[in-house]
Amino acid sequence: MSDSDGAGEGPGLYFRLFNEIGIIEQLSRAAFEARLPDGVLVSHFSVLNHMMRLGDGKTPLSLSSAFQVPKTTMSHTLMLLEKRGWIEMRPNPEDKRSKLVWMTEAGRAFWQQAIGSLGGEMGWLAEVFSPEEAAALMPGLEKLRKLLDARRG
Amino acid sequence: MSDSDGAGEGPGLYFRLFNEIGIIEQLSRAAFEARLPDGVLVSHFSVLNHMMRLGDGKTPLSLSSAFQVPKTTMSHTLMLLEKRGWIEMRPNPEDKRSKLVWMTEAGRAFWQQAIGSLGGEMGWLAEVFSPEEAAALMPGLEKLRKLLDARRG
DNA sequence: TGCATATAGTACGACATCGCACTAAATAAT
DNA sequence: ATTATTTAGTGCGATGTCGTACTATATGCA
Repeated sequence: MSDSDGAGEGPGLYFRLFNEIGIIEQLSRAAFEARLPDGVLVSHFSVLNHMMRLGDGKTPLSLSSAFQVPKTTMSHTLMLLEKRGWIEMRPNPEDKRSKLVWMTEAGRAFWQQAIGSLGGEMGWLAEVFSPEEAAALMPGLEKLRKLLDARRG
Repeated sequence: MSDSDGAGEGPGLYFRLFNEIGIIEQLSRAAFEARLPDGVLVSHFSVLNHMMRLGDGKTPLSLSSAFQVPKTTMSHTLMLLEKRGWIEMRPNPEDKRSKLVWMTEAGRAFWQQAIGSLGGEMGWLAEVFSPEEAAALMPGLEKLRKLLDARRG
């Protein structure tokens, strides 16, 4: 939870930075989820999107690492995705402890439809916040993310 | 939940932007909460911080609006803060439906101690991510936040 | 080979967040 | 003035996230 008031410098600068980031995360998540079918959260879609972009057949643990959430959280998300028939969990032939996550045809179809739906939101945003403005933020955010990630260990 | 992989442009640019923001929120929240006493969440501290900076004696609803969370969420947070003795809820003399939230001496003391503790985290960050870099991100993030906020209605 | 340790995944419980429904009080409409 | 509507706050249930503990398998080491 983050407030949206300003003011302050010095150490307060970093507070405000994380405040802004926190509130943007909150608002963007709500906006995205309003575009997704009922009961489908950004966390669900993000996993599908990850697999569509980088390929499926990964282990749950590698996914939890990619999203930097506890493995129990990823396990829960995958269970929901499997219930909806969007993914399949198959045994990992190389490690009997492990499983591999594969997208189903239904999952791919849902992803495509969701991308279209979310594209509407993106279109609106692009008109008031240009791709150049968005791109300008990326290097700083990536650096910040990598620093926090590295410290986490 | 957001992944941390890169690549892509066009509409994908905005996906990546919100991905980065989502993961930074996740990591920074975890880092902050590691610095707070057990069971104290950033959402709790943020409310105290808000009142210290902008004054107390506000209504729960105005706080929920400032943080843009549902009023039930703010109600829950305030209940916890009151249980810890950091705030007091008094009746609003101007509106018998309403209450006003005041910080206690214990609340102010806790805030001061927490600020010191969080300052340590900030100090580390400032050495690898300069105030100039942080400041450079602010205008874009503020604009993005305001746009999302305005659209929300 | 045999044992200690590390790793993948799950079960379970704690809790924060949120939506919906409800009560009480204020405000608007007639 | 009376009634309808809006607003402030709470109660309650659903669910996502996360920490701890556990099982099964894999790996390191003697």
